[in-house]
Amino acid sequence: MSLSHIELPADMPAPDTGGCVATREILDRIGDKWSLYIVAMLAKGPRRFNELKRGIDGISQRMLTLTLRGLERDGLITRTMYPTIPPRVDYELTDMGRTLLKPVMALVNWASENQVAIAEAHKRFDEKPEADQVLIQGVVYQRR
Amino acid sequence: MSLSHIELPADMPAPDTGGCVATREILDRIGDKWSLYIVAMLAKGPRRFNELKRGIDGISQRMLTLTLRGLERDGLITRTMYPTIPPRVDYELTDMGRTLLKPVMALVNWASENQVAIAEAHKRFDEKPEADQVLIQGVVYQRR
DNA sequence: CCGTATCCCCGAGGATACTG
DNA sequence: CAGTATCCTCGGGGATACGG
Repeated sequence: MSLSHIELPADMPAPDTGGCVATREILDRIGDKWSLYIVAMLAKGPRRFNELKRGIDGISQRMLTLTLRGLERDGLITRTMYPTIPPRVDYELTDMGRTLLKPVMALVNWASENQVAIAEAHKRFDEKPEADQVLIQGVVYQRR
Repeated sequence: MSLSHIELPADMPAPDTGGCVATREILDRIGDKWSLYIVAMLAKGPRRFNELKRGIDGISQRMLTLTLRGLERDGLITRTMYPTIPPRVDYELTDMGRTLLKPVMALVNWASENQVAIAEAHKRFDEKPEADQVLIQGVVYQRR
């Protein structure tokens, strides 16, 4: 199974090569708990370590470090040390990191546009399991 | 911190409302281990349970069921039972499920286009920790 | 054929303490 | 200030067995 085999509306360009593994990797990155919050903050410009820590509610020092390393390893952000006292480290999106914002924003916008519909779907699914049945040729079949 | 506060290239529409929680939810969905593979298969049309199981390498019966329930709960797919013997169940993308394909494909395409650059970034990061230094006013500082 | 039910393992990630 | 190091918890997800 390959994600690059997705085909649909015809107006949708198929990925040229086997972007399957690559897609898995980038989804593991932006799908993780913190990366997107960091990217979102850095979208406004360079930020220092503790700036990010204060700006991202609930993140631990450990996870901030680890996530920043991951993003740096992927080439999405740069890390710049200023050997002052006290030390100062700036993180900044790379050009590639900035290009990622566009597809990410498409997803954010989709989520925003569909959140009501999704919430309603949840309600239907959770509140009415008795509605979980099919009517075939006049006969009701309940889902087990 | 809110994902909906991402601002950038100016040509990028900001999400109208607080799509932050919604984004978290949809990322948890498509970022999970199997949802995207299922969606990719269903993009080609309705599929039966064991069709999906055979088509998605490595998925367990348990995870296929759980992931399908999650997608159904989100209103992204429908489940249709045919009470024949043996039983038959079809899964199919909803209209909303199909609209999700567009932003997802944008991400897949981004991953495809940038996979080489990312692999190179990994190489640089992994092979040359000694390159992990800054040059400031002619002086080299090694990252500790 | 299409699932549930159980058991179990492993790793993501939190809490806390320490360091240059 | 900007990190490591260590310990520990919790739940995602695999393997297996059973059921309508």
